[in-house]
Amino acid sequence: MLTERRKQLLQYIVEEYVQTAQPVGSQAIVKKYQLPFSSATIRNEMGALEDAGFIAQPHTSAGRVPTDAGYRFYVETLMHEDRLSDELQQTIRHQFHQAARELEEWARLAAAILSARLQNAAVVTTPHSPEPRVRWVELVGVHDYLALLVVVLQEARVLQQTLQLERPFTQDELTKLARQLNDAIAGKTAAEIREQKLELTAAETTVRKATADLLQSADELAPEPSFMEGVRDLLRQPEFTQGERIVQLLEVFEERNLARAIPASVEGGNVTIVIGGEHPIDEMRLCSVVTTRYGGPDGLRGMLSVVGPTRMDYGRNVAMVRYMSRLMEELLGVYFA
Amino acid sequence: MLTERRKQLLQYIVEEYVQTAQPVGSQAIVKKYQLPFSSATIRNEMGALEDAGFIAQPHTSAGRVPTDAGYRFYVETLMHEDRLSDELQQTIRHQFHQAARELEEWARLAAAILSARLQNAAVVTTPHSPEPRVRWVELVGVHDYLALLVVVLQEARVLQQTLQLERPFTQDELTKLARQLNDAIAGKTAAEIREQKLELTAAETTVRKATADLLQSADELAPEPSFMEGVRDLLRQPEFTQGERIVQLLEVFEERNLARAIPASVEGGNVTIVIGGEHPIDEMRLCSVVTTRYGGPDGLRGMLSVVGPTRMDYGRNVAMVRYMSRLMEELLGVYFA
DNA sequence: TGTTAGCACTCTCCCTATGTGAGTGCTAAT
DNA sequence: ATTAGCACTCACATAGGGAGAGTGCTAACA
Repeated sequence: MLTERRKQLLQYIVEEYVQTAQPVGSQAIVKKYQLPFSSATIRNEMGALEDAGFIAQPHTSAGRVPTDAGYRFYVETLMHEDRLSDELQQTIRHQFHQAARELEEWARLAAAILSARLQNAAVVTTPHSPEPRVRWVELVGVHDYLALLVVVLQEARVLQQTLQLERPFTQDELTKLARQLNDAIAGKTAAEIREQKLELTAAETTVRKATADLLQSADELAPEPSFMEGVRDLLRQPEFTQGERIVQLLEVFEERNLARAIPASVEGGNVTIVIGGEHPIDEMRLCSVVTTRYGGPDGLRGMLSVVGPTRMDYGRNVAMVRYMSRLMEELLGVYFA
Repeated sequence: MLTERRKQLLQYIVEEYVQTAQPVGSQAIVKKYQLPFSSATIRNEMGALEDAGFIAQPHTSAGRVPTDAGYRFYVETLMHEDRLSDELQQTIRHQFHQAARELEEWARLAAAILSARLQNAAVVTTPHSPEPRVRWVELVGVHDYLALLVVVLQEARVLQQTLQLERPFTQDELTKLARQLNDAIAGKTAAEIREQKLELTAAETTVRKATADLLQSADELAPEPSFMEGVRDLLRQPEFTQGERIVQLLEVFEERNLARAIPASVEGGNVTIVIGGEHPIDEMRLCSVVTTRYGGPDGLRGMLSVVGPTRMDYGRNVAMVRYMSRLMEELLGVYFA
């Protein structure tokens, strides 16, 4: 266990390094924080912290830099979460009230605000259910042998897929077909639709199967809309300016591999932090991710996430992410009144 | 007008520089292409090309590099467009036939193929009409005061918007409302809907207006789905490795400012090339864009575009873009049979 | 025992020479 | 018109030499 003084020192080092992006030396600490010890004492203490694995030197005769373990200890025990000023809260609320009353719009706005305020990349997904239920089905003919299957989910999300028909259908036939189907599968999940044993025509069966497939693959093939903002802010950080690193990182973002980089199971209200090497993906070695889920009625869940260098202002990021998630939940409550 | 030899020389310089990314010197040219002249002669000729503004030296005592004007002259008169091997054509066709029969899927695939084959960034939009017509309207209740307006366009595209209601509506009422509206506005454009002078209830008017707005804003607020691939390939090019440049360029891509970077008016079948400083945006100074539009029935138009450094293989890119656009048109013809 | 002053040591960073090589422009001869 | 020859320029790589920041260690001190 660390002595009180060493904890204090670690906190100083983390916060100083977060601010300056420069390795921090013993003298600098003493001067800046007016410590009643000499730099030599601090050096001894630093040595202990280094032995404990919380800080490291980029090279001999350089100051100390927090390790991933150091950041981890910091966020677990040392960090104090910021409090958002009332003005800021008001400003953000205002931005949402000015936006269109759309789930996607809100998610996009949330990503934009997070990224702009924190100078880091942000990813936000619209809320969606793990087991979506059909609200409404419609069939619209494109031409004789091709129809568009439109499925509205209860969560106010619209899926679409084109459907190859076995014989020409008129729009009237399609509408009738959709109406019948609607009666049968409204309110059901993919699994429930599959289980149904009904007497159906060939066409009905085809559409029913397509609907179930579409429902199931909704989250795999065409993932919920997600909005990513401020990747450039992230790449502007000094730790990435070195040529190849920036491209590697971009690869993660472009492939939307972020899913793999963001922890899947975060429980309501909690904010999860993954730091540098803790990521399963090597490309994220230099990044930390702050994530939380937000929820609405009917098991609707969305995600808010901030991606920055490990040298990020954790207190600020956590506070902001937490506030935005509360706000989104609130808005969602109003939306689905 | 340039002499035949100077043209030849310019061609060599462009092609050599495209390959090596190094300024090309007089000796190198003579050796590589076994010219029956000495390097001194070439130097004289290079001097002439430089005076004409087609090539430049990064600094005295370096080889020559093509200027934007040099590339322009090259693509106008010197370039010979590649021919895609039959195998390659087959492979690509095969990839499309394996993909789902969806417009969006095709666009995504086209972007992926372009970017992978050309090692440059690619942007592809799904085909859409400049004046979309309503095919089908549906209203689905989310809760008492909120409904989802779903508009299917004739081009098999689905738009959605939530609608604030003035009083609670049952789903039956909404369905009836949608049916009436359908009869009135099916097949119409935004302008045509606005012109209609009908006797309508308040609710009908609200929905009609919302539909018209949605139709009109479809291309402004929520632009047609577009797929961007391979930004990382672009950023890997040696000309962008220098720190700040990469971020600047990324800014263009992230803001989707590409619209401004890509020429609006390209006529069918033609391939347009915009080179470096010809772009209206300064951040694109080091990039060239090869664009073509492809079209389907009913005035449907989509776009295919490749973005690379000015030092790109124009012959290859043009050939590839042209082939893909022909292929997309062909597929579209089948789709809308 | 914890703290501190002092000191030698280590490295990075920046500046300056200095040489090398690729490439040029010019001139005079062919 | 072409070319050999030559002086010149400039980026780049290499090495040397402070300067400065920071360290670890030792010995003295409260």
